[in-house]
Amino acid sequence: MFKPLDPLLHSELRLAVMSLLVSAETAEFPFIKEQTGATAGNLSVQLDKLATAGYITVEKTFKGKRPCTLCSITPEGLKAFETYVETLREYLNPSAD
Amino acid sequence: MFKPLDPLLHSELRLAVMSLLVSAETAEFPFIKEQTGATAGNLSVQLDKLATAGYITVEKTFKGKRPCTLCSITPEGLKAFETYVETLREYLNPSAD
DNA sequence: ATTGTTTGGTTTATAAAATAAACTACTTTA
DNA sequence: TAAAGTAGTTTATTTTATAAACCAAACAAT
Repeated sequence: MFKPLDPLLHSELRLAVMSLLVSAETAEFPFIKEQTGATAGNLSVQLDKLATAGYITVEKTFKGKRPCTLCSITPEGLKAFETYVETLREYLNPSAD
Repeated sequence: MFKPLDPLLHSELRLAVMSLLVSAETAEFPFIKEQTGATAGNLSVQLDKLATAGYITVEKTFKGKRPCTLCSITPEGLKAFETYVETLREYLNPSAD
């Protein structure tokens, strides 16, 4: 009855990251950190997991002399996000099943 | 920007349980077990957590000679569920914020 | 009547995940 | 050049989820 929820997306911080990236094209590490309220360490770990899964790409560039980490969602990531949302709706909307 | 998600509800199994109870008045342990596909041990633990939080009541009765564990959602549980759903929508629907 | 099997769970142990604390490296400012 | 800020990573700790092992009563068969 209840389809399993993608465990990679069923995490507050990773879901927030994906949510940002869905509507942002690309986003810098500090921006994501600020928007989500996450600590740098936690964010670093969770971005790694999303990148390892192929849901996002993490590109290390420079902005002048300073390092700049750019994140963006991949097509697979977008698909996974949409699937997750669809699956979750069955949990959230118990009347309509 | 992202409001925190109630950690008690942001769990696949506990959310499924709450989803069932929202539309069920009461439900027996074996029914919940079957509907969610959970193991008895896991379900027992998660029901305890929901009960300790006051989100559900767990009543131990008998059905003839056999024990029968009845669960139902409390008003606070229903409110928490609704709040969770509202909060989550902001993560799921990035365009409309 | 005692032996095995099913039902209905709980308790405990293990695996996985989230999170924070500590650390690295480089840059800018005083 | 010393201190402080930026941009992160690595590692350690805590929490959580999950499964495995267990318990007790009831029923079923021998």
